[in-house]
Amino acid sequence: MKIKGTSPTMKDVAREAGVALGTVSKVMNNIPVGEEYRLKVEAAAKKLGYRVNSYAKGLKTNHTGIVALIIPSVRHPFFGILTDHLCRVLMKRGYRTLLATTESDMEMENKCIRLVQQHKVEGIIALTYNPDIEIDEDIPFVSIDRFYTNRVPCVASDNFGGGQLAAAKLSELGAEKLLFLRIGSSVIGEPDKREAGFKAWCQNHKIPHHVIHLNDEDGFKPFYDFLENHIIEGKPEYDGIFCSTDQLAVNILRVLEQLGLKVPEDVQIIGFDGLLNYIDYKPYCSSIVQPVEKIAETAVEILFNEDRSKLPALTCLPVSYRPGGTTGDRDMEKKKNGEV
Amino acid sequence: MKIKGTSPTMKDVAREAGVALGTVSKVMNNIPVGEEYRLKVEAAAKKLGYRVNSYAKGLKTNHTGIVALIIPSVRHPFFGILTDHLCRVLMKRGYRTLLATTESDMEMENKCIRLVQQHKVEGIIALTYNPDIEIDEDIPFVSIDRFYTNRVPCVASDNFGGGQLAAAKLSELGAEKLLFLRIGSSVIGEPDKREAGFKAWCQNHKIPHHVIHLNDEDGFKPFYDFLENHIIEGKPEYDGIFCSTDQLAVNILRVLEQLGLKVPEDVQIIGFDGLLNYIDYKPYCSSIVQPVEKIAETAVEILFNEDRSKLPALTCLPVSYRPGGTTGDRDMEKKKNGEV
DNA sequence: TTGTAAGCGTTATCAC
DNA sequence: GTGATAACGCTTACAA
Repeated sequence: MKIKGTSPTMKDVAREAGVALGTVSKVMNNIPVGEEYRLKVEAAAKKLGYRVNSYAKGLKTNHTGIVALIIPSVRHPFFGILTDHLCRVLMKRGYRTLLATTESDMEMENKCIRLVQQHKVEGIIALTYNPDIEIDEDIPFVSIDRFYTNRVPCVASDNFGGGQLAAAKLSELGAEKLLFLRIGSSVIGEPDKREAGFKAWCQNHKIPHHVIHLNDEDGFKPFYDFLENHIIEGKPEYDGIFCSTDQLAVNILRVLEQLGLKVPEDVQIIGFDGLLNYIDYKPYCSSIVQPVEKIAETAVEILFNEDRSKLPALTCLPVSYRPGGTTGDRDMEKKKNGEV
Repeated sequence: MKIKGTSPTMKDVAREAGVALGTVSKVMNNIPVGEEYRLKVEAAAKKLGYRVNSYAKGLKTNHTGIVALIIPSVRHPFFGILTDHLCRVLMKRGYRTLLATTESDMEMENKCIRLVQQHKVEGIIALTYNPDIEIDEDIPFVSIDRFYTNRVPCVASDNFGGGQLAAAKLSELGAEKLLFLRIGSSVIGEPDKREAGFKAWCQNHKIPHHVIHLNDEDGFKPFYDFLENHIIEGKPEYDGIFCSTDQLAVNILRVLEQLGLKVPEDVQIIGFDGLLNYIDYKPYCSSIVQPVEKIAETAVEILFNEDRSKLPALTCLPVSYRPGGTTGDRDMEKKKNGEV
């Protein structure tokens, strides 16, 4: 498939306007030029439907106006929202977004990076889980949620702080023994620190706590068994649960139901992400909210930072707590959501 | 911000390999060349970390390998999933996706179209609600969900058929008086036909029915009032509701709760879209399912169709019905979802 | 088969 | 201020 080569060029415009090629170029780039010339050129350009060929321009200037975004998918709401913000922020700065979805496949991730580099993008923002990613040193690169090396700036939520905050909140709301839960294959990125923050807070405050790593095969069984074995007089021994994601939290909610336990009366739960249900824009559960928009803005800002020699290796953005019905602070929640 | 001009060119590779420039070009494009030359060139290219500059290439060939996607956002799950599929299908065909989000702002839509055309994309796939969109005749264009003219091929779900299917299902499941509900500003795209299909089926089958158009200001009040005035002996007169989207359906569910009505015992509800909750991959409600993946595949196929003179102006893809707990067919639903 | 050279549409450097 | 002209990196006849 070829684009019909009929689009007018600067030469055409110059001929039409009866001026020199260079003059047209100047008009197009807002470089001062005699008023009468400018008008002639503008008229000719409009008449011919002229548009600058950004490939020719890019060839000359090495300025393409495109930034690549490499991300597992845009299906998952977190990625979708992040992509949305990034695309908007980039557009505002005069950049277009070249989107590449990888499904977290490492081979795909490297392939995409290679491809977009061919397209002479002016920067790459990537959310990958690839430990040995092939980065070209002389193209600006910002990683999200994944710290590689000091040479590649990384932007992430304050996952450690979020873990601490979750533990603190659960404790503040009356939970006495805390549980941390995560599921899935070993997380190698920043999100790992959620657990670390949680543990640290519990240890510092001498709060009894326990950690369970679920895996995809066994599912929630280990959790179910653990909780069942720790029920005293119909009440669960562990009455505050911090889940590494909202998704896990909501699934845990179902398990607790099966165990005949009430949330938040018997057990309080806090998740992580803070996404809202797209139907009614209500939280899925009480959660540590990631500042998605701020992440997007910061990533772009760092990408375009003038002085790339002195960039922060890791930028952690503050998270916040939002009640969402799975903790004891229901009034606060209703007030915040402005419910009837 | 400029890309460091250090990347090696074909000239560098040619010098390194001790061959002529043209030979390098041939190797890069898999044009037969003496084996020893090929090896020399490949070695030199690898050594220098050479990558073809697709801007120079594009300037020559007018083949950029980029397709633009213009879409309101990727935040909404329907758009996110659609974008995901499109990006994947395009990648499989060797194309990259230039993403532009418009928030359905008409000015933005036209601006984006202008911008991506500058980038010499080889095709545009757009989901817009802009009645007077500025399309360049000589760049392939496919519209999703919005029919413009016979010159612009449009891909959409069979919205009319979906409307019929919803009415038929509700009737089949025992509903005797049907209601159609939609909300928001006048829909100008294909989705309009959901209502038309619904009405047509009801008329053909002599089923009593009613239509309510809600608007954003009054919210669900008119619906609430209508239903309240049509309750006979504690049971709603209208016992089958077709909502133009799942989102509306779920919100209506809440309203019915307030009215003390049971779903699906007192009222059955069918929505439209068929999205799954990202948390547990379960349907939000019984729904007419849009074939999102098929839409993506078809759009790309049409975009790259060899003979663009004989393209279908409108391609309607078949929808299907899926129970989701808001209709009387619960057994079927459980079986389908493979629940415990 | 390999090498050479013209030119794709722009920008930028100069004389004018 | 304006207008030739030489790159930019690559493809592609065409000549060797």
